Amino acid sequence: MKLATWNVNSLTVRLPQVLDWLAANPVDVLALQELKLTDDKFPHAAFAAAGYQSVCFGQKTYNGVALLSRTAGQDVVRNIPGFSDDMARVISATFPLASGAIQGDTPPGIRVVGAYFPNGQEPGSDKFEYKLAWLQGLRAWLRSELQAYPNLVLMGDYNITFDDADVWDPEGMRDQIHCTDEERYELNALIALGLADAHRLFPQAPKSYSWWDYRDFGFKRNHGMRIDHILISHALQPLATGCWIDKIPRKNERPSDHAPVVLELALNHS
DNA sequence: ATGACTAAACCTTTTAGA
Repeated sequence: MKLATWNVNSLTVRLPQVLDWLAANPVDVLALQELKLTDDKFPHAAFAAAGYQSVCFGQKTYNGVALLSRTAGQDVVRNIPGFSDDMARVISATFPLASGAIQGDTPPGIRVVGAYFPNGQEPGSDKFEYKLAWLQGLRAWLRSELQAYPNLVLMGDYNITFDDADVWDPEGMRDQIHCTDEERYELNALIALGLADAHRLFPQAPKSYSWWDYRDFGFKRNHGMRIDHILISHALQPLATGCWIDKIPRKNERPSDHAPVVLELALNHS
């Protein structure tokens, strides 16, 4: 079973690239962020023709998330229960597994949470305060979600780096957005709930990033940051067999500024 | 140089992203 996440920076612009990527990478579940379109404009038919069901949570101009999947997601939830938010940032669903795929799993299936974390713009700004409040809301909800769904994957654009290894210019980015102690505290608090950063469970090339600035030849110079993450619950950790960043789509004409991140699990999708 | 590039909308200029 493979799951992936990709911030596409406008699904309207990137739809052909998403379809091309799925054809070459037929993952079981793909979480998308920054759709930048309303639900009535979501291309369900184009994905269905490619063999994918889709659930979306969009809004005009900004944000917007979706889950594409081979089989229908169950118990779809939009945004963070218990945290009032007028931005479309989170969509969750359960994907069933073949019976007995995980010893004693109750309920059977994997809970997938796809999320577009707030950017925060600048430390100290109102948007930064909103980011911290959102992170606390996410954490409070995830604590109970993990109890209800021991097999859980939280993936998306976190807009936070774990540490200097995730940043091309750690000195230049010190205490800047995506790299502040406050943001990293919240990211580690998610880990402390019982999650692991799938990327670091496996050997990775140094200077592995998931986002590169469009400006100043950021991708060509590998001036990037690792801000797109896949966190997996402890129950899933023994089943993880690989996690990688696919830089190929970043080489496309008119690419998203983010690359997809893929997780492979030794599981059969039902 | 509060810049560079990309996208959307209040669209020839502003806002936001990261």
